[in-house]
Amino acid sequence: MTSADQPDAGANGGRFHDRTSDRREIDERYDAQRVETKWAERWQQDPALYAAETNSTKQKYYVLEMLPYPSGALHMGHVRNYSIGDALARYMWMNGYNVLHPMGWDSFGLPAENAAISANVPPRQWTLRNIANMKAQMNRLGFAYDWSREVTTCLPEYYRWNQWFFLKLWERGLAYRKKSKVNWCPKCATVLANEQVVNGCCWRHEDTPVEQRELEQWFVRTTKYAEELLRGLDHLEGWPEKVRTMQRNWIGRSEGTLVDFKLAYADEHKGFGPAGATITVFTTRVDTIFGATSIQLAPEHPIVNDLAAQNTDLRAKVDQLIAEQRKAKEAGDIGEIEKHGVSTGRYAINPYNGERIPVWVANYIVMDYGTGAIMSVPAHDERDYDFAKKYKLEIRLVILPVSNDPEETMAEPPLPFTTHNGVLINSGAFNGLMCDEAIKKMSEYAEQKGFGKATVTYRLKDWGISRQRYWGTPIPMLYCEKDGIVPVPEKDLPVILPENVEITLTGGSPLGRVPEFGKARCPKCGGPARRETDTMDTFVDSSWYFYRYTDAHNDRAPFDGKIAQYWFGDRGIDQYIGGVEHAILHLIYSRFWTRFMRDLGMITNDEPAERLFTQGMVIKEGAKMSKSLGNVVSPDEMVARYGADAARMYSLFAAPPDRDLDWQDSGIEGIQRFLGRVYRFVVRNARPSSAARSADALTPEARAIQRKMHQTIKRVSDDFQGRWHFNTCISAIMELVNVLYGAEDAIVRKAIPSGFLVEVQRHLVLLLAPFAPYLAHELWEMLGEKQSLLRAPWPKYDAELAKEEEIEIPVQINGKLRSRVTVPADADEAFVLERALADEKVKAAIAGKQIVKKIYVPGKMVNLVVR
RNA sequence: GCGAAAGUGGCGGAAUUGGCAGACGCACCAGACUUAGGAUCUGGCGGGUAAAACCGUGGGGGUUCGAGUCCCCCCUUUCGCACCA
Repeated sequence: MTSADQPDAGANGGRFHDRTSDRREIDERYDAQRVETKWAERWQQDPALYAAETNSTKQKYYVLEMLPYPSGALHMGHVRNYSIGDALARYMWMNGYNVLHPMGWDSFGLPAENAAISANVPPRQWTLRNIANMKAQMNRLGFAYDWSREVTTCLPEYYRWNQWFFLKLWERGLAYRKKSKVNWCPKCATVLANEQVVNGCCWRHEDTPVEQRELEQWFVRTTKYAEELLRGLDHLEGWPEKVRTMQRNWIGRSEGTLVDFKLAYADEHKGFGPAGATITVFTTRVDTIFGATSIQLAPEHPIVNDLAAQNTDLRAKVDQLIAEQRKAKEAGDIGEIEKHGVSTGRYAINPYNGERIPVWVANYIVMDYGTGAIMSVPAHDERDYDFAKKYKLEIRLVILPVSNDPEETMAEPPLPFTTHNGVLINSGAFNGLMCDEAIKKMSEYAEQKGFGKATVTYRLKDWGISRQRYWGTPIPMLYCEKDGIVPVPEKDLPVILPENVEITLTGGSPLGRVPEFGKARCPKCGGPARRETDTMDTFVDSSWYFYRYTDAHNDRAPFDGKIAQYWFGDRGIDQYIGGVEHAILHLIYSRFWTRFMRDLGMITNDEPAERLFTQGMVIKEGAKMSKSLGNVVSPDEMVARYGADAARMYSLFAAPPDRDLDWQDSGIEGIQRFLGRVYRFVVRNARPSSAARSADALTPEARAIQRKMHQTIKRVSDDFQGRWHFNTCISAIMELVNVLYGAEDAIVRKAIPSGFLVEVQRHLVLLLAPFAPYLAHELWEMLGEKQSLLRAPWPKYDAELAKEEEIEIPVQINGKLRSRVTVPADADEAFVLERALADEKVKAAIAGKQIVKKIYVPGKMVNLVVR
């Protein structure tokens, strides 16, 4: 049971029994609540405690955890995320760095509006209340944030700079307005970016299929940086490979060729409408174009619309295909629907050979990739092959495989034959070329003749940022009847989000129902203008917030470039930590934004963060924590029952931080016990008066502790530098404590010099400080230390002192463990082998056999091979 | 379908470069604490055996004096992408 539930154990300061034995027992019990609230109060009274230094000569270290959405309360995922960052920040402080460790609130977004609808609380009030609550939770958990730099994105002091950036985007042609098909979530009652659509559903409503709507929207030209965003990934060695791969796939670069096919008989049939008579296809395999036996169009292709305009039967069939695609997309299994299509009855001309091939519409062609039109080469593409089989279209072989075996070279391959390792046939002037060479030559040929060119396409699309919602940054644009789209002048920023707005999920943007907001004057002509009533996607807010931390109160610019330069340098945030769920969304937008700001001359780094760490999820009984499953572990409850240190430390101990963590209450009890053990040891052995810390003539018992201590320092330090397996370095500290308990007899008989005992305890506390700051501070004080633990130097590892004097060498016979011999640590091979051969068990095992080979791995093992 | 990660005791996990498999913790068992224990301390704890032998890192092969670790094939789970032309 926790001390919190035992009023007798702490409320009276632990002194209430007369009997000495009992009193000692009670005094040694660690009352986490008492100690933690005491220190939390002290820390609160010193706002400068965790402040980053300005004009520091120290080396900078910027450690950042992704800022939370103020949903109302922290969850265990937050605790884990921030415990990692906090341990790192504290470690870097102790290593003498000028650490920037800020926190803020990603506080625009839909949940605030939902709360307004369901609970009738204004979004601003709801949000600020949640922030206050979560900030209190963070303080109770003891996270070392520099609150003087707190960023709250829903306040005008921040979002005015979103608007400022938007104007800069507009000036540079990186923001534009266009009407297009957009993703619409009916539950959010707003448009979503492509990145916010998951399996055809809304990222916030996983079972709500996204609809397509034709709307006029603001877009940010992220595609301008597509190539750079892709190439930059190659240099992000400090990012998880998984994230880099996901971004590569998302950007989806594909090299190929555009080829124009003209509709045959276009004039006679008057068969072309607004979309023209040219079908441009995109192909990565132009080398197979002599094998193209049909053109396949996406059902939503503009030319299909034209053709269907005169053909009601075709129109009906095409609508059918569109409906199928939509259904499959909503079901999330586009790859699974059966391929089928419908002939348009028209033909197009292959510009390479003048051949007329039929034009079809097929349900496996999507409009939003490439040009929405392909040439179908059944012999050399799996999908085209299936399709051609089904509709009995011609299958024409134009590539023969090449092999090292000359006999095989000219054999007909099984179809479809899709590799590049081949040579062209039936391809006119290009016969005999190898595929890759042919792709190059044939692209050049198309360009010469003016019917095509080599090109690169991307899956990445421009970022649609308009949201038909209230609780977001107003887009600073005006519509004037005379001057058209006019930006709000910089001097008029911010465009303030009005309060007291009626919020509903129907009828378009809530701001559209606020007449005094919508009415404006055109800055050009002074005439009446209408204000944009959509707001920005909240991912705009989080795309640059970490720059604002460096200069959070600047009211003349988003931040001062010189200050940002100090913290970002050329490589960005030193360590960024967050969940992998942002691998695409936030992390691609902020990479874009960083390049945009670089090109504005505000910063010099290309990437926002040099190193990225993605921590695993916190789950319970193998399932994601959720209210519906009733398996949510509340941080407040954990803090109340076990203390903040225990909750934090357990979240680091239970699994390596990059893996999912299965939360077990019994596990955190183990950590609570451990912290109690540490406390008890120091309470029993702290002798603040024993100032002598020189390691004078240590007894063997003391020497053993010293060895273990230095080994522990190494293990903990190495993990901070390298792989961040805090679970193992916490284990190492536990081992050290176990060794100390094992030495209690020696301590009692004074076999451990008291000066050394103090030194050990100091080191133990220092090692614990990044993981359990409350306990560490309490013990630090108990040891009589005056210097702040926060800036106390991290213990130095001494390889000499860590060295074992004797080591145990396993002896294997034919690879099986048979015995062990103890030898001096510096023993040479001959000595170790001699000892091994003299060992009784070894002798018995090799009796009557011949030793064929003796293997000695220095310091590790002996293996004797016998026959 | 493509790509990535993972699979080790009853459980979470350790073994960083091919070198004693199971560190540390949980759970469990036993003992101590002149009473109690949801406190604490000590010890035990992969299977197997009286003790050994022996068997054990998803399965099957291989390389090696030696494989959880390297290679080949297969199975399972999780995640990401997916008619990408």
